Amino acid sequence: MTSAQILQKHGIRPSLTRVMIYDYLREHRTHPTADEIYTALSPSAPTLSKTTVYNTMKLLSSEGVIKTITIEEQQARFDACTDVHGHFLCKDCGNVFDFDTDLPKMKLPDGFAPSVTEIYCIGRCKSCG
Amino acid sequence: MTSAQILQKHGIRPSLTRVMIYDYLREHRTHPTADEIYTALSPSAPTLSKTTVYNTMKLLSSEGVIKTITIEEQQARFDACTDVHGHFLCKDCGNVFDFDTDLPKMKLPDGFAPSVTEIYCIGRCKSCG
DNA sequence: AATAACTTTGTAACCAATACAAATTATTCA
DNA sequence: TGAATAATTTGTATTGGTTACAAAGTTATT
Repeated sequence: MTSAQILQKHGIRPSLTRVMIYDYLREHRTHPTADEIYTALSPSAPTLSKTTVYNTMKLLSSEGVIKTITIEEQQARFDACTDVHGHFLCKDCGNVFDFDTDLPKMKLPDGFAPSVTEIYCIGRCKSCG
Repeated sequence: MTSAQILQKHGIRPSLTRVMIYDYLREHRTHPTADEIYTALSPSAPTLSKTTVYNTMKLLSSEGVIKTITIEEQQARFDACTDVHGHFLCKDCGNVFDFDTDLPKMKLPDGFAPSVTEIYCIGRCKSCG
């Protein structure tokens, strides 16, 4: 399915800018920050504003099109894959890796309905020993 | 076990300031921010600096005495309970609730060793419907 | 075309967190 | 004991990710 179609399915008007940003996130599974997305797209879209990237990430995230990863204190990262999976932050190299996992058996009290569930690990990746 | 003993067991010198801050966190299970800790302790410790609160949280967190909760983009929260449990952020009232859970079955690639695992949920709490 | 609604942009501001160096307190050992 | 050293605490200044806001631009509606 195209990015435009996915956006439409979520009730988001697929403007050129939004499609471009969402496309980038779908094609780059490195969990980029808003700034990284902005820097990567700037050359081909010189009038792009960083505020637009932030606005778009916020919109897509609130509509469940993407996931906002808050595993780091300093800045948010984004992920176009919304399937259940975990994120591993290497505290040495700073990279964020995906890993397979199922959801834990959560005993949420009655009346607590999560719309988002995240599983984060922090440690050292293979390369960093 | 006293806060001083716990700090000592982790190789942290239990200064009065550190014990006071850690005591506060152990006694207030509301997942306070650094600013909330500072504001709460200021009246009884007028010379306390916010930098000291940040320094102490960073030290205790890096030594595994407390957990840093990054469920919110805006600011970090802290938890004196390091047992396995989940955190539920209500996007309406902003409160963070504990809930019981086991660890999921994570398929981490060889060589990936997590020192911290966090399970976050975001949604609406019982009071906020 | 005219109007309204939405989207994008740029600047300025916000604020949690950190850097840094001075001041204070605790420890060492001659 | 008491200087010398180490560790801790403090306050100020800065950083940097994010947001507020209003103007400019674009798209849809009539």
